[in-house]
Amino acid sequence: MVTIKDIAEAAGVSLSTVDRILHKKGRYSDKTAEKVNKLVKEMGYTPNIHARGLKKSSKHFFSVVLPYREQDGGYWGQILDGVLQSRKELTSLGTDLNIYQFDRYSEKSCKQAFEKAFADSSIAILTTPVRPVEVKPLLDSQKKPYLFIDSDLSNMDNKITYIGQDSTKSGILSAKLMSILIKNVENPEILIIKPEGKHLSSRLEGFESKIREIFSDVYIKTEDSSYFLQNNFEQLQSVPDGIFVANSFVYRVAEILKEKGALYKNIPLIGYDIIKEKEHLVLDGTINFIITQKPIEQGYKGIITLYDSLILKKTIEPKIILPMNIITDENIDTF
Amino acid sequence: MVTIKDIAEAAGVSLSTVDRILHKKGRYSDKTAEKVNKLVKEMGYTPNIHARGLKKSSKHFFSVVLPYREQDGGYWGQILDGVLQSRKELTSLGTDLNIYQFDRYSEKSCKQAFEKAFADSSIAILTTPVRPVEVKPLLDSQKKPYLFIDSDLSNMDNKITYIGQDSTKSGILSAKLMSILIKNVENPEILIIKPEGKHLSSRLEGFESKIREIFSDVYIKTEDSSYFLQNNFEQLQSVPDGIFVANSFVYRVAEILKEKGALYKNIPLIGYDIIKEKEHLVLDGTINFIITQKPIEQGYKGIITLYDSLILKKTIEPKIILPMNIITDENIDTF
DNA sequence: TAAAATTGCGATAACGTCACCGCAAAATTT
DNA sequence: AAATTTTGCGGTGACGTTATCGCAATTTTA
Repeated sequence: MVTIKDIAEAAGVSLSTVDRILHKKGRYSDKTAEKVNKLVKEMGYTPNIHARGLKKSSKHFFSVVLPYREQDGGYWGQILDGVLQSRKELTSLGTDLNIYQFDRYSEKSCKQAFEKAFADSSIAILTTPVRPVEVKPLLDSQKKPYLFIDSDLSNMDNKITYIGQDSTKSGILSAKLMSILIKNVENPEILIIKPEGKHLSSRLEGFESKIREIFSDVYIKTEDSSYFLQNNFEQLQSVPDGIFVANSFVYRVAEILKEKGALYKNIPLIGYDIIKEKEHLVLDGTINFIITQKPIEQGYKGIITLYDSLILKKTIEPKIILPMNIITDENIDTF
Repeated sequence: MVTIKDIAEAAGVSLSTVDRILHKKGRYSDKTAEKVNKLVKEMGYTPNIHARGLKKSSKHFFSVVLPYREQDGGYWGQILDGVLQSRKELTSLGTDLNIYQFDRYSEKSCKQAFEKAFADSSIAILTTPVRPVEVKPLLDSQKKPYLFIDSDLSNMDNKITYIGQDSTKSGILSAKLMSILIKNVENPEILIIKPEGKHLSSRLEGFESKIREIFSDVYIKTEDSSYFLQNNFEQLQSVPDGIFVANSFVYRVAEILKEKGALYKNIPLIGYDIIKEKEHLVLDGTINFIITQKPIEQGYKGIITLYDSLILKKTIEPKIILPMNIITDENIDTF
């Protein structure tokens, strides 16, 4: 390990001089700066993160505003697990989190959570625009920087970055997989099941446009998920050739299909997100493909990125796109 | 942050006493120990990793023994990149790496690399049994612990763990995907292209057994990859319904198929590993699916696991199975 | 009962970084 | 030429942990 002291000795100056030059702070001559910088390169000096970490113990806070753990089939719980994992690493770096959760189906609950995050001592917010209609004006009306995970909104001022999937592409990927599953069907009939809210609309758009591109003769029917919860597919005139569900509601759909017997159970079915307790619906082939974006990784990376951006002052890409994982019966256990 | 100092003040003893009790080292009375331990729990003391890291500067070395970067289509280069990434984090923790590379097609080169790793001051080795026949006795004949990545050998004494895929399962996954691609074909004819060496045999076994399970009427033909390099598919009596290549040789196969025109180009083709420069063969659909195990992650995780095991004395799982990623035209750019 | 050994503890000095203070020498202004 | 400002540096101390040393008080042995 080359230290500042080594550099100082080699350059024939004191520790503090080297330090000032390294941080471009305080007073020093261009001549010594040049000499020191050269030695820094030659000797391969890298700052010792421990010594640095030891110095800083100024307390910084980030706020985390997310839906309740169990909503969307535990999806937010997984994101939170990633967040908590990063918290462990950050506490010893003098940074901690304030976590606020809300009911994603309640405007009031959502607003309250954000108000708390705005008011507290945090310097930035990690959140997700599951309720875009309220979240956008709320965030616009204040000045704390924030980072979106899971889904994105464009044209927002203080947004640090977005971490998650490219939603349109993930819809396209689903369409591609669907096309393989129903390859030889003529005039295929595809049922798209739409989740509540608008934040997943680009998944639907991506899916629909790609599937129309591949099958010019496709017939697409779109239904709200709430509709299916009420009447268990009873109203369907015909058995579709494939079903696409834009979120984890796919597991509920799978259960319903299974109940209705083999004719329905074997319909190609594609959806989103892994839910551990319902893995059997993938393993038994009711769900053919699941697309996932590793929620744990999203939560983890989100907080680390906030730290990199605000504390370490690193430059952050305006979008951080995570891999789209294709899950099927034979690889679900490795995720 | 609760520090040792805080505990010491609360307990009315000195820093050193608390330290001795925490480390169960040196002399102290049971009475003070009890008091201190209680306070440690109550006040939630956790050691500051930076202060700790700063103290220790004992140098440890790990050796890394891997094939040359460019072999197997740059696959080992990617693993090495992961290794180098982890090195950055470890140098400031007082640990460094000795890296030895060898020609995976030369027994002599391989042996020499291992001998160097055995002789140096390292405390453990990260390697891969690409040449199992030589590697097994070599490792058995010495006492340094080692960690396998990429592929595994069983019944080895000083093995810390294996990090990589479950090869059999990855073969099964490929078979599953193949079965979707050729769903409606009667008496399908599948061509399996075998890479050199035996270390991928379980991939082949997994594939073959699963494909036979799904298609009882399948006809499977197995050929060595070297054979194809020589005669570009000329000897094939018929056009197969699907081709499975157990490693990155799939890209070469794709190129040959493309040259031979549409009839061959459209044969369902499944293989392994992402090679950036040849991504277009996936994007244009010549290769339908690629299975990958994120080589960068393997290299990174391998070194970190060595550190966890040997320096931090954590207990390590006997096998660390990484996710099997399914890559196709629509998601290759996100990896 | 004095000498020796043991026990319980405190003081101190690193590890590398970095912020603060302050001293000279040089440059600029009176 | 004296007074003032600016410039270039060096010294020092703190962050929390931990290893080493050494000093008293207590206990054991002579």
